[in-house]
Parts: sequence; C-alpha cells; structure tokens
Amino acid sequence: MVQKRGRPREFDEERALTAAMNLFWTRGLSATSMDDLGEAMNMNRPSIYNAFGNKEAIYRRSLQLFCGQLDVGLRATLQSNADIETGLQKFYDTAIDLYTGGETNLGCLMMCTAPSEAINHPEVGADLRDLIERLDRAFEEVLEAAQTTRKIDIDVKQGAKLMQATLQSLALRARAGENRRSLRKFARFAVSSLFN
Amino acid sequence: MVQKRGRPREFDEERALTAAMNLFWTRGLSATSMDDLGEAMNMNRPSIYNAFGNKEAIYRRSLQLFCGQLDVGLRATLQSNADIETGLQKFYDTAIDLYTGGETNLGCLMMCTAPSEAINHPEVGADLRDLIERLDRAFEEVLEAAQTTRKIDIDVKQGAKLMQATLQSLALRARAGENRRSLRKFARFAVSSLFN
DNA sequence: ATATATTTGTATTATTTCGTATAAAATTAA
DNA sequence: TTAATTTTATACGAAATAATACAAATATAT
Repeated sequence: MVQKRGRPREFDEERALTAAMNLFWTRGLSATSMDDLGEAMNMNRPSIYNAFGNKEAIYRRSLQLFCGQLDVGLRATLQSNADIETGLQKFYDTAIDLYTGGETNLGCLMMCTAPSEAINHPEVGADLRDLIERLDRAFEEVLEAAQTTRKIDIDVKQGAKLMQATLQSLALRARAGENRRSLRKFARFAVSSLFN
Repeated sequence: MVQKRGRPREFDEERALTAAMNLFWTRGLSATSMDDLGEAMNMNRPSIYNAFGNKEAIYRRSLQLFCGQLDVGLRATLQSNADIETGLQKFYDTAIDLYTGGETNLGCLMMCTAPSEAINHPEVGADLRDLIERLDRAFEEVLEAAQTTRKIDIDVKQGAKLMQATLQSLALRARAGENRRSLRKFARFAVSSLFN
C-alpha cells in the first residue's frame, strides 16, 4: 500500500533501523533508552512509537536485520565456493570482520546481547532459539554438501553444532576484546580440526 | 579486622550475595534495579550501599562468586580423574547441570549476561576477559597433562580454545532453552572429536 | 553510665524513563 | 479551496530509579 496523503516522513526507515541496531549492538536492550534511540535515529519518540512500536519491537527488528546479513553471508559462502574448508574459513573470516569491524569490537548482536534478555523477554528468547536453529541447519547443509563431494565420516548434526560453537566463541571473544589475528588463527585451527 | 562495636548486621553477607547473584543470573545487570536487589537480598537499599557499594560492584562480586564455583569444578575434575576424556566429560556434565539446574535454564552468568554490559561497563569487560583467559589456561593444563600420559598430537593453546568454545556453546544453548539430554550429547561428541 | 561506632528503616531528592496527548505542519483527494 | 490524512514537535504525566540524609536502634569500649 503506497502512501497517498499525509505529511511525508522525514526519516528513512532503513537508515533509522540501522542506527537503532548499532546502538543496541553496543549497549544491549535494557541499557538503551528510548531517548538514546531518538537521538541515534534522529527521530522524536512519538515518531518512533508510531513507526516501529516500543523498544522491544525495535530491538527484535534489529536482531532480524543483523541476522539476515549473517544468513546471507553463510548462504553465499555455502554456494559459491567449491572447497568446503576454504569456504568455511572464508565464512568465519567474514564473521570476524563483522565482529571486529567497528571502533570497538562488538561481537555478535544476537549472541552477545540477546541471551541476557532472553528470560525476561520470552520473544527475544524465541528469536535466539530460532537463530541457533537456523545456523544449525545451515551448517548441516555445509557438512552434507561436503560429504557428497568428499568422503568425510562425521555425525552431521553434532558436527554442525561444533561449527556453530566456533562461531559463538568467536563472537564472545571478539566482544571480550580479542584481536582479529588471534581470532583468525583460532578459526583456522577449528576448521582444520574438523576435517583431519 | 573483626567488628568490635556498633549494631550487629541482621543479614548474612554470603546469603545476601547469593541472592543477588541469582537475580543477576536471571535478568542481567541493566535490567535489575536496586529495588529488586533489596527485595531479593531482604535488605534496605542504604544497607546494600553500605555493605556492598553500588549495583555494578554487587554484580561484579556476583561474577566472582559464580566463576569461583566454576573454577573449583574445573580444578577438581582436572586433578581427581586419571582419564582425561572422562574427566573432561564429567566437567562438561557438571557445567550442564549448573546451566540447567533451576526452574528455567539460565546458562552461565558470565557468558550470558556480561557480554551485553562489557562495552558500557569496561570493568565488567575486563572481568569477562579475565575469565576467558583463566579458562584457557585451565584447559591448557588439562591438555598438557593429557600429553604427558598419552601421546596426543595437538596444539595446546588452540585445542584449549576449542574446549572452551564447547563450554561457551553449552552456556548459550542452555540459556536458549536446549534441554539437558541434547546438551550432554553434544558435549560427548565434542570430547570424542578432540581425541580421535 | 557514658561515649563511640555501626546498622537499620523511613523519607526525600533529583533524575530517568516510558508512553501519550495535542496541536501545528505538510501532503493528497475531492 | 476545502476536507482528510499522516507526520512532526512540544509538552505532559505517571512511574521507576539511583543515591543519600537522618534519626532511631543496638552493640562495644572506657
């Protein structure tokens, strides 16, 4: 439905949401106030409520925005590259770049900020559950693809969990301040350890 | 220094701190108010400030309390058991029991609630860094001990990180609601995958 | 007994925070 | 031009929150 009448919006929805996401990425849900959001999104609070709903709703949309990008990266890596080891390695490197890309290392928005809110905000908990599930499935596909081309003897479901464990650890370590080089080294080791 | 004069305390410091820890474990730092703490610790807020300092100080002491228990468990497992695989497995099982022990699965206080506060509260970030470091060292010791008894060809530092990655993943998955059985299965797989 | 020291409980202050009411502004439809 | 619709911006109100002031209570030291 295209907007017909009424005063036109002065904000760009995607830009505003990105600004909100970046703020949540730094402070998490509870430590971010609607005033903070208003400043970051360059919107008055009534406009925010009108356009996006309350704080939890904005946070959850931020999660979707963030995870969508993560998902895209994983799928791309999965499909493009022939060699499974270099493909997986490339995916981890992409994740590391994302986790350490800003002025301070923020890690993963979902893995580093959602868990602390998951109990008090059940829907956030469900979002967290969903992402972990989706990542499990994606990694399983990677492993299955690897099994068809090469003969690898591994439990696909459990192996996928190990692959996600590496990703989660990269996220936490990045947020704790570990540097890119150290993270890359660990990622390479984890990959080679999987296919020895 | 023993207390000489003055009105005696009506609270037990350790019990009060445990109550605070349990509350932080559920809600994290930012989503917990001093009022909440007062109720949980059964203390008036002025008494809390007097005895423990501000909210961040109580949270950090809660972290130390929690991690101390984790550390003890790891050391005990490290020293008691001869077989490294069953010892490590036992440690993971202990962690899983802790992570899923309450009415709702809370995971690890440090790994699930500290990361979201690490940027805005640099000292919490330092606490997180320290724990990760200490766990790395402890796992390295486990691997070194394993190398003396058996001949295992593995990069100790990187292998230790892989062992912690499993622990971190167990913490996050527990908090996301994954059940004990599933977590145990994953832990067993991770252990066997390390020593194949 | 009296002074000293510490905790407790009530009250208070100043600030933050969430959410909304309301009117002006800016656009399209008739 | 007028009516209808949507966004903007200011303001407001109610509740939560952090931190402290202060006096009463309860102990020890002299």
